[in-house]
Amino acid sequence: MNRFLGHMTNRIDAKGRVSVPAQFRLIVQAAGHTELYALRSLHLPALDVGGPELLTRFDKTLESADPFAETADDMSFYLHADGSFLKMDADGRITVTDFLREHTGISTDVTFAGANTHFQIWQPEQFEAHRSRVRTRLAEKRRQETD
Amino acid sequence: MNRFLGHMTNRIDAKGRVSVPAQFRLIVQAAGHTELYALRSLHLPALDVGGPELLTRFDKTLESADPFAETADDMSFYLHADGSFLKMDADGRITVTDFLREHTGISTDVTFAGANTHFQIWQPEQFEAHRSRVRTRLAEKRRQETD
DNA sequence: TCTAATCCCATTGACGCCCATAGTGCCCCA
DNA sequence: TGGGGCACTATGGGCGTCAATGGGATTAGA
Repeated sequence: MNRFLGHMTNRIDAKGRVSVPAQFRLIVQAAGHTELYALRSLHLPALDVGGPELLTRFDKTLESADPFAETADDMSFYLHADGSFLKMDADGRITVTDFLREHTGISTDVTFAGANTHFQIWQPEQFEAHRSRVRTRLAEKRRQETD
Repeated sequence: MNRFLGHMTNRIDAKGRVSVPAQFRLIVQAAGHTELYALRSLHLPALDVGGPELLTRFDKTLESADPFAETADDMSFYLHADGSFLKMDADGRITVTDFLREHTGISTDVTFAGANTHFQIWQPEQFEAHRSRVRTRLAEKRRQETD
């Protein structure tokens, strides 16, 4: 199964490293990568992460999708300046840099959340909060529709 | 027979495993799958479960939705981050993870309930309670209509 | 030279894979 | 028609493998 799915929380060790869940790691490695590309989400305190090909994919998505994007330069700046590569070591761990911590609020634990074609990195409580907000919104919407 | 029908309760063993009812298992295996896709129901303390094609089906409806709507993001998050694959072992058992327990309240026994195109996983007492609530509601409705 | 990143190895606990057994229903044959 | 045996399900458990984590040693960079 080659989709990023489900979520799990791992601990950051004394050296600031955290294991990428094997499930997710395998998908990236199967594509022949040992690096991850991480991008700060625009709307959420989370990072969108995937293999390096994610960069080009996001490039395309933004071009075609966002009617308010001002220029190609802006998009390129966003993708490159607000993104970062994360090297995985031999054991499949990444070091949690300030780049990650600042945007997410991560301190001691990291939640990895699947998003089909890529995955996200969250501070566990933030993830939980977002999860329940999403559930509430969807339940509400459903209730309106069935009325 | 390719519909999920009826309900039955199985015990969780010391290693946290539970047999998926053969009836249900056969349907999934006939479609060539050894994995299940589970999703936490929005309005019930139960999980909706089916073969991986269940996710594919949901994904398709997502694709056709408006990509700018917040609902699309919410749905994607709900389907992928709040969903999970459950691996069946050679004997057709799944391990009951915290992912299942938290949402359903399952501890020692699991009730599997058919729902036509998929099935549900319940904590037995919750299932029973829900069942009688549904019966009451239906009876009530019928009474109103015949008045 | 000192700090930080990288490589390598150890531990432990969980999970997958395998086989065993008891209970039950079904079929077939006497 | 009734009994024996076959087939299969649910359940229990042994054991090896692997993932997550911790930490020492070595290298690179400031």
